Amino acid sequence: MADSTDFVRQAIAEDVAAGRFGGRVQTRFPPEPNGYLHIGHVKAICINFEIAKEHGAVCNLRFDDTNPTKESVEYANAIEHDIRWLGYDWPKTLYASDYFEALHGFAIKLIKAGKAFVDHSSAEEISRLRGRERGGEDSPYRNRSVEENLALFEKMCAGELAEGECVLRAKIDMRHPNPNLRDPTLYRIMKATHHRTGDRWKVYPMYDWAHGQSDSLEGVTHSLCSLEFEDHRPLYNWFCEQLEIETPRQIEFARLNMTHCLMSKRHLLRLVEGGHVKGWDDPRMPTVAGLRRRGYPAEALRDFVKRVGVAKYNSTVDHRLLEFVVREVLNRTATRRLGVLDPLKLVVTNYPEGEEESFEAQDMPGVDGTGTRQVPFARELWIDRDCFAEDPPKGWKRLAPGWEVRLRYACLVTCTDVVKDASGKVTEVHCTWDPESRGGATADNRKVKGTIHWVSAKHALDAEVRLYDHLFPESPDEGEGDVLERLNPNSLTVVTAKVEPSLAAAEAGTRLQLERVGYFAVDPDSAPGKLVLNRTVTLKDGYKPGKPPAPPKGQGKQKQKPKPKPAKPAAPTGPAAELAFEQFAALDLRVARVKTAEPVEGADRLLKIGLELADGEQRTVVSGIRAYYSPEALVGRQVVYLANLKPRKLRGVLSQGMILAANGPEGEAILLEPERALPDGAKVT
RNA sequence: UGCCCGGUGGUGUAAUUGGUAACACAGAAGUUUUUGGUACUUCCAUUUCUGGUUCGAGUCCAGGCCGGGUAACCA
Repeated sequence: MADSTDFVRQAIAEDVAAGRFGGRVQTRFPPEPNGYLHIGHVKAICINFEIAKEHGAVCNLRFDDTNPTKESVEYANAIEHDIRWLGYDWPKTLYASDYFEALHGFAIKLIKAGKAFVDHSSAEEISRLRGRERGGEDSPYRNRSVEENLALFEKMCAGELAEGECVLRAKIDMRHPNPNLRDPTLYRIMKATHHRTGDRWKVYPMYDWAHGQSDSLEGVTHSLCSLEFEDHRPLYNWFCEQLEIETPRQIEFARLNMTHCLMSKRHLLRLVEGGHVKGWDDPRMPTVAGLRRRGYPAEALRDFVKRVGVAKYNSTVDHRLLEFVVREVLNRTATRRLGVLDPLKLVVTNYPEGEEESFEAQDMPGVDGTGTRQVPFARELWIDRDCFAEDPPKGWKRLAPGWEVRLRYACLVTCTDVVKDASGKVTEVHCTWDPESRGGATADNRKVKGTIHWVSAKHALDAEVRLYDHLFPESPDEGEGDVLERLNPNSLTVVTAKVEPSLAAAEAGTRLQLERVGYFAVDPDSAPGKLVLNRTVTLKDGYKPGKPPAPPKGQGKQKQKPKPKPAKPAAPTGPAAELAFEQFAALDLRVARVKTAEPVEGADRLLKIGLELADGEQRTVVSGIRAYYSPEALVGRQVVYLANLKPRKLRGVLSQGMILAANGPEGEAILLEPERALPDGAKVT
């Protein structure tokens, strides 16, 4: 998997190999500072920064700040912070507004070349004249003289004309099949204060007019963007060509979609403004700020993007892939602690009242050289309510009346009694402990039903724990009406948990695992004496309550198998498969003798087989029959060998042709053998 | 509707550019385990359809079907 790359990387590698752009590579991430970054942006960020890194090249952050009415420094600062948090850095923050002067010069150049004009048509009129499916019509102002256009444009720039009075347009082709080339607008009059250039400009460039030239001016070689800009590429190229500046190569890829997620700025804004979440950094939000607060490590986000890949197909990634990468990072980085979310009192009846001791617990069990801590133990403990069952189902591996379980890191306890309230709800579980089992193991090494987590009632800390669920169903866009009607009303549950005292001084941002429960991050709302945890993600749960523990195997719906495969040739699905009889003549089939056979490293289905055809030369063939034939059973045997195949590499081994085999009734491969006794090297017909 | 772009398992990406459909996630089964976690093993695909070219097609050609983008004085 390491040796295949996506189409963007391939295209760039080809350009480098061809010496295009002088063999240079430079990318950029060009957000508009009008909102917060979300997981979809993370994809674009990683692609641009990682590709640059792979080529030892620069990737700049450049703000596409061409519309002062929508943009602000607050957004810009948040964006910079998020990208740095993701682990990327860049030499200098750039702005499209840095190029306003240059763009102005470019416009004059275009006007002088007769390729731009000032249009006094209204927005509606321009839209109408642009036409729909068929081509449009020329604007009545299209044939103004260069001098008049120049004068008018200077008036626009000087603020002498009113907003909306006119625009500067390129003069391309109103009948062009691509509507983007039907005299696109370059500048509109906007008397707004820009967050960087102040009141210097009364006109602001449109995206198309600013983007390509900005790329070109700062030396970008590959302008990577999302699919919806595909139709803009001809315009991007046209501008650079007309202005006689280097034309960077724009390559488009699909943006990220994820199940249970709404990614558009508009919807995210509605969630915030409608009070459906607590803010842009609400841990349920797919924003970088939200994911960070939730406890998702930056490393996991980067890995996620790597695993998602880059393509042009409009896909939707399963949210569970994100959870997987988060768990993977957290599993090896988050220290373990004990805590219960739904406390149920457990009394160790044979433990002396008022006494206490402590047990050593590992911070990273299974990892040598990591720390330990002491966890206090006493007569009264808290366990999680779902670790006890009065009437345990089959396969239950936790506590139940009469059962013995291990308290993690502590000892073995046996349930002797249950206390209930008037409604029948269990309020206390009584156990006895085995003092010989201190540390969790006994001399007789007896097996117990399972291991559960606990915390000493007297020593436990209260913690506010926020449990999160998806904001939306799997496919929020499917269904009638407003998507907000599909908001999950239970996306946030707050509980008061009991956690071990070592968490008292945990700092905001700390990530930990509550053993057997999940991964958590200390929320910035925490204060001394007030611990607030966000559940980042649950542990993968192998326990399926609904499932019978020992499913009657064999039949059932899972294997709608016994569909007999047609006995078509297996291993070489190519040439020998279903050939007309006479076509056999074209195949160079030979009898060959196996001289050597050995497994191919790193491929558990492949064998590397050395063949001899009596011509003194040895041929090597790689065949996927390892599951059915041992190397020993093959050596010395005659096989049918297809000699006139183009050699190809399999797992790093050059395979010269293939050995013929057929599918057996179970789908296994059966090697074909010459029917009659033939000498090695003989042609099979 | 015009133009543009796509279509490989439940999901996402591969396939040395025409030569065993691979990797990961999810799901299922099992082994190990002081976390029902981790680790490990196994299973899970008529490559959208129909024709064509070819010894050989996921890959090339033609047509169909389906999906997405776009038609701003937004980016």
